[in-house]
Amino acid sequence: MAQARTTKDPKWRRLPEERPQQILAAAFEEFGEHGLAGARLDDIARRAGVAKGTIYLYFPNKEVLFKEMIRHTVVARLEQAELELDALTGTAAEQVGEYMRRWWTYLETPEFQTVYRLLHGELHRFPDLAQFYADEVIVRSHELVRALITRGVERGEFRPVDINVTARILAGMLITHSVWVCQQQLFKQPFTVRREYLLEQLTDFFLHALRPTPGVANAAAR
Amino acid sequence: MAQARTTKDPKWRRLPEERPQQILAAAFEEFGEHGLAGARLDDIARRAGVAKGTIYLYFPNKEVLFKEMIRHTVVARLEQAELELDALTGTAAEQVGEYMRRWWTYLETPEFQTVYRLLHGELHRFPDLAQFYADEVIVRSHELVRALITRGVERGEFRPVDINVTARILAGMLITHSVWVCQQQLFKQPFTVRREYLLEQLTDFFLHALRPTPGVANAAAR
Amino acid sequence: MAQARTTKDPKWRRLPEERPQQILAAAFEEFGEHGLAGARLDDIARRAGVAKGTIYLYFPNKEVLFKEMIRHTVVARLEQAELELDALTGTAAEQVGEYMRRWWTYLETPEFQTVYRLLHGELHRFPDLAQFYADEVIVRSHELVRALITRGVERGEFRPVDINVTARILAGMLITHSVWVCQQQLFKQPFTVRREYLLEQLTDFFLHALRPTPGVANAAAR
Amino acid sequence: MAQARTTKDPKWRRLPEERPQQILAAAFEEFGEHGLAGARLDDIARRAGVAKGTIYLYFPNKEVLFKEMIRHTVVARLEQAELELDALTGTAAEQVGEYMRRWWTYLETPEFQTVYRLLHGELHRFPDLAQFYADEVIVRSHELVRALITRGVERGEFRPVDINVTARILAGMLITHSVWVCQQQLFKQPFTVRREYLLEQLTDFFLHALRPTPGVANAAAR
DNA sequence: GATGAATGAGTATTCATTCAT
DNA sequence: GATGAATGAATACTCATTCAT
Repeated sequence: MAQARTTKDPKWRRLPEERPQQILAAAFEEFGEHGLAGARLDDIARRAGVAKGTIYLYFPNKEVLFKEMIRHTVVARLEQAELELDALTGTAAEQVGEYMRRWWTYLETPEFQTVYRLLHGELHRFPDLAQFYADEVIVRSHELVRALITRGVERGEFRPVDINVTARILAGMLITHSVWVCQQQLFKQPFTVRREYLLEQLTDFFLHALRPTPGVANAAAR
Repeated sequence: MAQARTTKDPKWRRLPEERPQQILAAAFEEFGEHGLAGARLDDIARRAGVAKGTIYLYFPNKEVLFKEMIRHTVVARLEQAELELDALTGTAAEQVGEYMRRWWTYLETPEFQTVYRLLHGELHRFPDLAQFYADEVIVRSHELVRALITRGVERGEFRPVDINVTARILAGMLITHSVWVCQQQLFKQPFTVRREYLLEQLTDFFLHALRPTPGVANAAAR
Repeated sequence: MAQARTTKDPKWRRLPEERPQQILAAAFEEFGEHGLAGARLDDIARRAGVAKGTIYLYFPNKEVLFKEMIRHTVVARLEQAELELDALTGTAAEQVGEYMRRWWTYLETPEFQTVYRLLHGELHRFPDLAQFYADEVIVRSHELVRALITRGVERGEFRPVDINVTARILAGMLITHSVWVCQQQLFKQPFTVRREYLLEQLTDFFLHALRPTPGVANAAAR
Repeated sequence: MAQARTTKDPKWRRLPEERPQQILAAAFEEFGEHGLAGARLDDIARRAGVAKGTIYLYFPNKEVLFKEMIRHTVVARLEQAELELDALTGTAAEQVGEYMRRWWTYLETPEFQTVYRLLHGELHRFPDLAQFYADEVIVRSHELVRALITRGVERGEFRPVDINVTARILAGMLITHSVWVCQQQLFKQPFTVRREYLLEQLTDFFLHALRPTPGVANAAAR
């Protein structure tokens, strides 16, 4: 994540641009563990291996550090994720299956889980963060899903549905269940399910819901 | 929690048992607005119309007050909710539709929305709260949904599915989308949907996914 | 300590004059255990078996309660002690021995030990208490000792000494060592001595110090 | 406690190690005046000329500050005291006289008076402090006195006595009377004595008690 | 740039005291 | 008299933020 660059100066110097990265990484861990209010800058500094004051050279205060950490984490992941999502092939159903598998992999990462938890906990106090998240994460992936479903409907593979709502449903399904799976230590007992099995079932469920209704001509989706 | 004590005196006196209620209500508001760490006992006391010290007559500390507030809110709602859910009639599909409509109504309340947000924000720090929530809310409603789907499958209305997974899907769908609808001020733009329309679409989606597969004999589920 | 008196009223009533006694006794225990600042009126009330407010019917505030408790404890003991000290017989040395034995017995009581500790801890904040203690305890016992030693000197049993200083020495010796013996759990190791043996040694030491100097005529003490 | 750290920089900077000293000195004053519970950290900070939070950079809480203050005061004094006590010459009686004079000087200091008061007031709540005091102060000085008396008995200057008890008596005598002299403003009236005169009398009394009994051969003490 | 000692506003918690019943 | 619920001033302790070095 922190990229080493060679300087002309023969004397080795800690590269300035490493600092923010270290701090953001430490902030991710501490905020993730203790929340916005509960995390202490002292701990973040110690974890980042810098002095407390150094944080203030890069971030004006704790709140901004929090927001930047969210942004940074989200953006880093998104860049990686989009690269992986470009070339989907096969039938619409196969593409949906592949899409779900890939997003599921992302959703399972601690990065996503933590960001999701923090975001929903603090969101209503930071409308700008919410907007950022909506724009960068939700809209983007929404677009992708819309395209996928639209193609399936056009090809007659899927019954005509409300694209927007269906995209929401798909996203919601993936997010909710990945969160639940990752919290298995919390939601125990009758809910323990293997992740692979659950994903398979979710895919099956989703595709079943999109099966064309027998005997109904497939008109273009609204 | 607040135990009604018999007063020998017929004259009215400020009932001790209304204090905890006032405090819990105020705590709900303040914790809901500022989170566990962000809420100030001063504000809770002021909002409850009592002195700061009074809180400590009923709750040993902030953390316990938080937990009790969650419990109280959840329990109060559950009692009300279960009464409303008893007599469902009609086809399995109609029962599912009715069930979804009723839970949706509950899920839209500020009580649920706030509890859900707080719970997911602080859960990993309070395993006992998580367990309580799992036992009281999740298991209970899970049972109800299981019964509903099982009946539908037995009657041949629904295709055979994994009951546990399907119950999870239904719960997840309702919760996620009700949360998203309630955060419309946050997740704006392409996602604004009328709640009634969304619920109708969700129900439709869910029932479609359960349609028997044409030409496949309906064996008993799992 | 609390004396039951029969009332003409056939209905039994908790005698009002019991209250202060109960409270003072409870105060003794709590102050003794936690000090003036550390003791809580809540605990004193609970131990006395009365409500918190009841204390304020008899004592205007915590500080006064503390002082009254000291006074009460000291006075109660003094009355008892003086009765026991009246008729001493035998040689001056025998009388001194007997006197020391009796005071030693008093000094060993928890009442004295506690009062002494509290008194020295808080004394410089309560000059009036100090004065009370000086007048009631120190002066009184000082007089007694003075009389004892004076008689011994007059009879030629003791060498002429400064009566005041010698009385101080006797009192100091008894007090210090009884306190130390009672704190054996604190000052351990090379200092553990059986109380009887120590008292015997102290008496021996004191009487040795008063032996007439050989070949010196015994003039009247200053 | 405060560890001297080497500063590479020759320029003067506010030495970190003077902070604890300032705080301990202020703590001594405030605790001495108001006791452990009564002293306020605010006042200690103000008196030390530092901010409230600074105290917590060096001491984790009030109780530890109290204990450290006692330790620091005692240790500082002991180091000074032991230097002064090394070379005693002359007869055993002269040595005892000199020893008493020197300890008396120490016992009169506010440092000792305050520590003694606090210690006896709070001791039963801090067994570790009691042990520290017993080890560092009592055992040390006890050893010295034992040596003094043993020598006197061996030389035949003193009658054979129980060394341990006699050492206790000497220590007790000095402590008690020095405390009483220093509280003359409290124990007034018949007890006002000049300190020099009292010390002289105490010495005389002690040496008289150790005079060999006429006609009794001086066997070795226990 | 980097440090970390110092700051002091902010907050949870306690507890002596009051007073309606 | 007696109660004990309610009060709110007082105080230990925390931690984001600053700034001299």
